[in-house]
Amino acid sequence: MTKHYSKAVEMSELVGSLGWMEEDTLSSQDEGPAESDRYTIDAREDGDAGSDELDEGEQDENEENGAEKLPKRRGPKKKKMTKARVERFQARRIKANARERSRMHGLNDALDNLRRVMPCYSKTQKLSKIETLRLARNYIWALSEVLESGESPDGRGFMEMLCKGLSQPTSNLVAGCMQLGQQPLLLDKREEKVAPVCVGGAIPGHPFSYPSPGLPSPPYGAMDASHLLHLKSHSFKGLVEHPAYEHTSPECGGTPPYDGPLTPPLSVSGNFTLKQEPSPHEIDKGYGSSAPATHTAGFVPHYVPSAIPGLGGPQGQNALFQTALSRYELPMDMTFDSYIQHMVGSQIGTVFNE
DNA sequence: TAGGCCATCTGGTCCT
DNA sequence: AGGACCAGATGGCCTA
Repeated sequence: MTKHYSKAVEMSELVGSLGWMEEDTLSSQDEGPAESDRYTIDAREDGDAGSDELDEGEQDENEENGAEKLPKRRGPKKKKMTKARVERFQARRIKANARERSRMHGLNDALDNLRRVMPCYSKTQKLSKIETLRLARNYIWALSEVLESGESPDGRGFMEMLCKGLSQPTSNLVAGCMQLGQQPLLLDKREEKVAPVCVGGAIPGHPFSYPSPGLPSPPYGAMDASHLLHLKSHSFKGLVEHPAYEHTSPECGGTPPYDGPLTPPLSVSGNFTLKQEPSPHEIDKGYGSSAPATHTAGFVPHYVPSAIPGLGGPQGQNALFQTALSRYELPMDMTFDSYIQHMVGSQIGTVFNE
């Protein structure tokens, strides 16, 4: 149960106990909908068709205060809110609130599922609702373009399509995923035979791609083509059903079946952070080290370094980072931030900083 | 502290 | 009548 939820229930009960539908308590409420709104329900419930001359709040006040200076209202007298009617209304309202809550939870779950199949997904760096929808739109658009052209996408162009209309932080996040998410499974030598759709992974010929098979992924940030696998049975068949996309290929770095959290946390500023332990809240929701319950067939989540045998934990991540520095002949004392800046910062910045 | 994002409550409308 | 859906209002949390 969320904090919000419990608080809401508490508030709901509080409002109920206040009995704000009672006429003599209406003017004392200083929160919630405008009083006129509250009376709208009242009037409808009472079938009070002749109550439009005055604001009903005023009417009640007038009646109660015996305001004889104002003309008496015409039309049928408003029905008294009996205790039974108040309770009926409250019960109905509480039920409706619960339904609405669960409806919104369902909507959020669906949105979460959508986040999981986006090109970049992070539990700790969740895209906002609007950004998720925008990215989804762009993603569909970009994939459609790939399908129509039948050519392997240009990395930068693809990224630009993905980031169209996104906020700067989200663009940075996507760019980070695209550039740092090199997966060994995409580096199989066989990729030379068929141009793969390297969405988020190595883009052949792309200047920022990680070129050599067997090179471990950069320590943090993962984005693979697994999110394309669910298209296998559809029009993407020819492109995606390439052996290079076998996600458990041992010769591709021995990436094991998914057994951990999804894409590691990425900071919106492009400075990648260390993987963190799942929060108690996340554990509660099944976000721990095991595969989430919402795992659906056909969708293979992103791998993280910790999922690679022998390379789990901060030490393994550090080892990967050291390997990357060595591979690119960079100073071994280079900080991770500098590394990111070196690899993507300046180039990506020129693309997205307008 | 302002602004963004979010969850919730609420009343209105439409549909079954 | 009751449920689903929607949009406005509100307040909390977080971050720049």
